[in-house]
Amino acid sequence: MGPRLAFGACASVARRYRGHEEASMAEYRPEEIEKRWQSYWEEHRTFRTPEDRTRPKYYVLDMFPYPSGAGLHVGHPEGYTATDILARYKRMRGFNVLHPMGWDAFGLPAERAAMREGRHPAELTIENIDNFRRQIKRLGFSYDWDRELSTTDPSYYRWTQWIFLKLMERGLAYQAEVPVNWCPAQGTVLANEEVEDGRYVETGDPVERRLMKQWLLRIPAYAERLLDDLEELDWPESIKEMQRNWIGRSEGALVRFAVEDVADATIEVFTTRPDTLFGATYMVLAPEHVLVDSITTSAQRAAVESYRAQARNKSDLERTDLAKGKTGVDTGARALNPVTGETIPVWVGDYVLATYGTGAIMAVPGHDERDWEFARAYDLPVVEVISGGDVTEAAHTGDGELVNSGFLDGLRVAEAKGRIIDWLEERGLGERRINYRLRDWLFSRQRYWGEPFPVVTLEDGTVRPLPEDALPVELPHVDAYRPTEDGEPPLARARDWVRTTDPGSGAPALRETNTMPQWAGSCWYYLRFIDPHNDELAVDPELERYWMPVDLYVGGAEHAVLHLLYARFWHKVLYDAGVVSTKEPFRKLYNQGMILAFSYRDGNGKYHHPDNVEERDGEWYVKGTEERLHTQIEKMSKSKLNVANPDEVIDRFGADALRLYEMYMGPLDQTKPWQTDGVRGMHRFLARAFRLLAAEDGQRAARVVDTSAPRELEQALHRTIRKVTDELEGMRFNTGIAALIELLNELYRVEEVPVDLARTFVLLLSPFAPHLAEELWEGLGGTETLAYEAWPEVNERLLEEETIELAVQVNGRLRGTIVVTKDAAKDEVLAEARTVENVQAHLDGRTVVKEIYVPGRILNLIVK
RNA sequence: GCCGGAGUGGCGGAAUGGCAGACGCGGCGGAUUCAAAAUCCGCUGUCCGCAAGGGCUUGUGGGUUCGAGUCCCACCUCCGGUACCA
Repeated sequence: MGPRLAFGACASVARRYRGHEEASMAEYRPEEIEKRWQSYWEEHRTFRTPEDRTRPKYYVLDMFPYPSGAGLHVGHPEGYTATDILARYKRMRGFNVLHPMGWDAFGLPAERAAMREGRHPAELTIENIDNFRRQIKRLGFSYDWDRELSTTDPSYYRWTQWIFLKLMERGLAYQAEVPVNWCPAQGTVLANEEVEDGRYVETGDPVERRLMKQWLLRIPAYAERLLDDLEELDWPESIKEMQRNWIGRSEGALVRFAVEDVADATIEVFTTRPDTLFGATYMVLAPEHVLVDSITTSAQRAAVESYRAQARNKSDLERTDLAKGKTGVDTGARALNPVTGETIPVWVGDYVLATYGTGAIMAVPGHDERDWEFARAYDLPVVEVISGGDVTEAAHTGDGELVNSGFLDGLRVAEAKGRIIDWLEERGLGERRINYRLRDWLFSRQRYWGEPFPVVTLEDGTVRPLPEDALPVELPHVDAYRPTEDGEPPLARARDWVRTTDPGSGAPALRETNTMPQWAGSCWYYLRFIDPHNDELAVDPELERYWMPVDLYVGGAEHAVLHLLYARFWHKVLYDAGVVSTKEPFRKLYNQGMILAFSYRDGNGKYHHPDNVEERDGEWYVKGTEERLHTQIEKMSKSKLNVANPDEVIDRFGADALRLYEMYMGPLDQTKPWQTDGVRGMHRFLARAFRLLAAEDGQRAARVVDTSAPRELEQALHRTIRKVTDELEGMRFNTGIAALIELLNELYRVEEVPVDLARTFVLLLSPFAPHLAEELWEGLGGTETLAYEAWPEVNERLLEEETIELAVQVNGRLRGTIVVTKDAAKDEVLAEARTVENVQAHLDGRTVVKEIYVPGRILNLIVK
């Protein structure tokens, strides 16, 4: 909030210049300007990444998009604009900037479209990429298009396969029979996200669990490092926290319970509360637990079997969703509590997850809410072992003194934990254990449109990795993208491709018909951008050492866990393998907020297009009718008729206006609603800048003259340089733009715009609205692109000498303002303040008991 | 339930503990125009007042401070994530 300066603004000046403008009124035509400069940049290869490595580097990366058939929506350019602004700013600051774009193009939508249309997914993918590229280029982003890559390109996925071999070499990839979501109606396997309530979300077809041989990656082997290394990252705390929760480290103990009358049967449980072992009055196994069969008594077998069958047919979601009541069946088996020596019943219950811990628990109903609920339902005994609650009323999960616990009695929970673990370890009944929620990563998909696995299986079942020189294993052509009739993945249709020989021994072998998940390609693309055309290596080590890590990575928060965790995992494996030099790939992460939009719905729930509604007295109506509408802010979607399309916005207002609006809407990381009128405002600002500085003939406006700026104007300029620079560094683009608008408003108030000042303004504007800036720069005498011009420097001395309006308060209430220098002495300020009539009035007849003066901030006089 | 984040004009939003509402949108008035659009100038939180000026105002209630949108405590609402994790 600087002082408002008046540079002799008056109507007569405005009138005089209006006359002049009419004579050579320059009209802002973004479509011409933008086309022209986009061609210029392309022809001159303006944004090619520099080869030299003597300057500091800045690697700024967008999460590359999946090129969907729907094309770009206005959410995409939000993050892309932010990174582009920074890329342009950093170039002007003398950095070598790496700013690439590519395509995460494997994936299900293209495959499904291929099935529907009977075309090859590659063909559809190329079309979609072409469309995305066209749309992205229209926004004038300064990507180095020589480095464009697609995960679907064999020259790219060759190295994805190569990294898989590294994972195998290091024992991190293995095959196992695991349950998958099989949809018989679709004849395909579905991802977990596609299944809800046991049905395929798109068609409602039932989904069942099926055991299939899958590839898995041992990501938990890196759990500790993935957790610890989060500390050093400049990431949003919320994302770090989500990753911590996902990894789910918990400390506790593994405890072994012998089963009565069943030789060799030992039930292992993981517990974070070994201190409550004396209160373990029963046990529960997950329905899938391997011991269920062998320990169930014949009397209970039928009941247990039917319970297990029921559980099997429920999806994970259904099982966990039914939080209302817990169910289970007694197996009839009895286990021995290792510390009390008492026999306790062993139940089966689906509130115990097969996939967490050991798939079995010791139940301590007195001190665990879930166990308490189960015990209550089946009338199982509850024993209090921690005092401080009433276990007949509810589980007491807090701290307290141990009771009914033999040698632990009198201890607090923390001490008791240590003591009991020591006791268990001495007797070989258990041990200290750190458990992770993070599970092995299911890494295969029964799909066509993904990376083939670089392995073959010999007749005896041994799986052999292919040698490096056999890469890439390219996707074969198949006659259809459906699974085979007997449920094999689509690749099984390529019989001749599947039947091959082991390159090592020449023995007959079969290729893998699963493909990798979509996450694979995005796990390392940031490395390939560094050296995208290298045929010998995934990435040249010298280049890698120069460019890594990524200095800034911008994308949506929806990738908070999976993509970002998987990529970190691969990166650490590559680090161990000596392929990369940094422990972490992304130094700074930033999540752009979601862009929502207003939608309009009538009483029947039918949506109306924003072009077809109008506001009257604060209420919304269908245009020209009395039909009242309900408006709300929602995610953009076709069905809600509230999608903003970047192509249309650019057609109407230009790319620079769209870029500006995307940034001006609010803080980058916030969720915010789209309002097309806001784009109009930005267009207006750009047109004003154009009219002020440019003439119709492509030269500068007559009002721009070779003169030096008056002091106050010079100060206003440097204030703006300071502000815009600070806001860019802090990624506060909205307020940076506001500062530019303010400066332009000041310039409209003066008769003459000094040409040097105009040039500086254009440089400040250029990262935000590069097309217009280039056009103006040329008109102001520039002979080539301004992309590598030096960023304006602040003249600090000029700012220090600025005078400001200082607020004068009496008893904390504003009574006037005085104009003083920033660091004016107290005496001077006090004297000046007393001359203000309104201040005087409030001091009159009272005594000043305290004078609070904060230079440059405030003067507060306390009176009695 | 738990973990994040946010509540400020008609709307989007701005404010290192120091003039709340920058900037933009919208609205109102004026200039220009045959007219409209566009453009330019001005006004625009709210209440009282002819005015000068004053009161009130950042989800609610308390507190700290000369001074609180900002810090502390309690609560309410909304958004995002996550959930039988033993």
